[in-house]
Amino acid sequence: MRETTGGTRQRIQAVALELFTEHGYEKTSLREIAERLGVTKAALYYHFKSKDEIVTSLVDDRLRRMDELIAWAADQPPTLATRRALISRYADSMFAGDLPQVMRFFEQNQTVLKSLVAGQQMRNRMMRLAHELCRGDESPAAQLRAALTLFAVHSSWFAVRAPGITDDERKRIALQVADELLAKIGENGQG
Amino acid sequence: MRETTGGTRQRIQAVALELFTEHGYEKTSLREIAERLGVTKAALYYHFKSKDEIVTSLVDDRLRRMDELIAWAADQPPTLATRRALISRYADSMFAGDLPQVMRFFEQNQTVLKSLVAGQQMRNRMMRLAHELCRGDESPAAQLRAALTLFAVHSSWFAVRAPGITDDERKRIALQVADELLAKIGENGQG
DNA sequence: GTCTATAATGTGATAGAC
DNA sequence: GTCTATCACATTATAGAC
Repeated sequence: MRETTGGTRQRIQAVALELFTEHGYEKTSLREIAERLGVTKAALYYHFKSKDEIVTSLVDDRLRRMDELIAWAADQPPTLATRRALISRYADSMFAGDLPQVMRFFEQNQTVLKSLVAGQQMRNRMMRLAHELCRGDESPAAQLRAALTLFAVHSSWFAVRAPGITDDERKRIALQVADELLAKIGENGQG
Repeated sequence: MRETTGGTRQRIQAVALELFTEHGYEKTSLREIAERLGVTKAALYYHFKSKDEIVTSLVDDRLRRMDELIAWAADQPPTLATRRALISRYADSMFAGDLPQVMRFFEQNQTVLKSLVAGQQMRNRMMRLAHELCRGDESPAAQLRAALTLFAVHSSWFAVRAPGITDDERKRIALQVADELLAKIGENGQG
């Protein structure tokens, strides 16, 4: 619709994401990306005006979804049911398409991504999401539990080593553990 | 004892760790480290024979402590009491000296550190530690809970935003949440 | 133990032909 | 839409003076 390219832009994104995730953003050079695609660096610069614009293009769609999610949550009452629905929706969007890999890339390159606008935006959205997850209980323990809930969804991809496990099972387990953590938010007594 | 230097080696380590953590390993140049110390790059090469040897020197002491911890755990019975003692000891060593910063550096630069021996070793120790934390219950949920337990200790440093909170309080909260997660390991019925 | 100087290489990015 | 050629610069690392 908007490009006459035969998917070259998408192929660049796919290869870049793979290399960024595998070797890190800084360590992956444009030459490496171009070589793997069988094109030249100049070809890359036709589609993206800089290296970090590739990251931006990768993250943009994810950012939109997170914004929708945060806006939705802000409109709900701060109850356990809302928190559970929020993490469930988040998991749904995490386990779709290549977004898990985008999140893995983001999580394992946080320091470097601090200097990129796209990285700062992702960071900001994660913090706001965590904030929504413990709305009504700003105690330190609640904040920690909220953060762990998000991490549970992310890490179910690599922390769980089981032969033949399906994506749906990973998601189910992540949500099970997340629900237990969320249930403790709002119980203001500690200990 | 082994160096006649007036702590230059230590000063290099301190500045390198700070910059690696702040900007990332790849993005931090030796020139930058040398400049901040008021010496030249060549001076760095007198103390460390390469850039990644600085990382090695930073991680070595941490690796030793983790090895001790893993060996200790392997000698204990696989009970809840052992798991709790293990995470408590881990937290103690985490909250001492500049080790928290080393762990933060490690966690936020994982992808890049994969290509460094020191990084692979740290990764290996973390996995073994997680394994010890769920020994006797290798179910996916248990694996996830064990990983989250470690992350609870690490993330209590940045996930909890509270004015004037002390290190001891952070540790206490991390262990409280960790204990709850560990208590669910070994209950083989899954809700 | 720290310096100057420099080698050798790789990087992101641009200009302009086709 | 992709190419060749090249720029300007930063990088790790080394050699050798002091």
